[in-house]
Amino acid sequence: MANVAKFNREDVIRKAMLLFWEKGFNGASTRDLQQAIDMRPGSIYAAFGSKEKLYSEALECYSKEMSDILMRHIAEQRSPLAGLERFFQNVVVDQRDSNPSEVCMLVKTLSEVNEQHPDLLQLSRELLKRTEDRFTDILQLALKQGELAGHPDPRMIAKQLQVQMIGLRIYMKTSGNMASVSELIAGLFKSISTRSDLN
Amino acid sequence: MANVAKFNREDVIRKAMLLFWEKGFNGASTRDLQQAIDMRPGSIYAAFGSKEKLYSEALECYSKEMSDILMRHIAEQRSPLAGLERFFQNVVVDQRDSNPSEVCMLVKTLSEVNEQHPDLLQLSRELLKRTEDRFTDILQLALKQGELAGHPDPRMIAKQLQVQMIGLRIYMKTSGNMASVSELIAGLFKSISTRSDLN
DNA sequence: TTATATTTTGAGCAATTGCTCAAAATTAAA
DNA sequence: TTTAATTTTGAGCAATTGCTCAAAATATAA
Repeated sequence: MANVAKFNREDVIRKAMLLFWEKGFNGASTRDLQQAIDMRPGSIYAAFGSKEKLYSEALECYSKEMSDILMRHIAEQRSPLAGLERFFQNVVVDQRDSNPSEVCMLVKTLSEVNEQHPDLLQLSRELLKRTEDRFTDILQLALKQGELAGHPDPRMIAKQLQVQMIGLRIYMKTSGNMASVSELIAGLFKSISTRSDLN
Repeated sequence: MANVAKFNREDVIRKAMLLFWEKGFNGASTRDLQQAIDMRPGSIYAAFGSKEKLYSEALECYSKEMSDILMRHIAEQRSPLAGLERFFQNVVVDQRDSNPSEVCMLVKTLSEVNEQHPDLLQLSRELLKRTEDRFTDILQLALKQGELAGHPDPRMIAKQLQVQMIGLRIYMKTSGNMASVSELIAGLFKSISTRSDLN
């Protein structure tokens, strides 16, 4: 008898995620939401409790999708570092028009939300931390394969990549200059790689 | 006749800036604003026209203050690059608690605002571009003084610094780890400098 | 002073906000 | 079927939003 709900929960959360990503937490009204996910207020609040809780689920959905994209690139590319670089190019440059916003949704949340919604702050922090940890794992792999130049510390390079990913996406929105940004990404990976044939 | 206004315009704009920086465009209500600048709605709208226009003036105020801080550090330090590094450390790490938000106000605007407020989007883009140009000028100076390692292109390094400044401030808010972020900044400047005694 | 121009005030409007809840519709169990 | 449990609906509430405007207060000019 459990879960006789008519609506597809995952589907609804994803649609909510796309709206929140585009308009932000304050910018997306509950009416916008109702239209986007095609549900009436009563059902929404019965299923999710509050706008904030639905936003939380949307954040996790976003984070999982980004993680899947990262892992797909790692699997498809010939090496961990090449996979990371393709991931950067893909997210920052290629997807720029097809996404609801050029800015990372976790960053948007962190930037918009204050102490009135501590759960959202904490969650976006945690999800960003998870991304950094994933970067670290991949760089550890790259280290083992001798891909990292200099005296490499995977945990420190992961931090650098995190800073770059955040900065590059916003810079992309600022400048709109795809060529420059591609060049910045290429330069970044050249600087941490032993290989000289990158790009 | 002209300008018999009682209130101090600059003072009011600065107070509005601090509020908007903290709460964002949507997050700061007109009542919050009235309280923060101690003016009644009629006066506010007579003097500034709309919430959006006041926000514009607040953005310019923010940008000017940041620019002043940058130039002060350049003047106080022994070299352009040392001044830039002190500016980064100061803004990203030292000021982290005293500011209304850890995130750059221009970035917050760019991240929150959409096409419903095209003027704000364009203005924050322009002000960010101005910062990049200022970085370029300083790096040009550093180049002349032989401070830049490798085959330096000031315009490209300025873009890198812009990306880093944006990313680092948000990363600071994410991690709260001042030591790591300081290390990241030190590493960044070490990588573009010819000197080995940085920090 | 008196008259005129300017500025400030704040009650309050129309629209929008997040959300509730009784009633209707639908489903599952007997 | 009938009955009971569950889900969906949408009118609408109380609070808040950005903003207006006539009236009051204040400043300047004559």
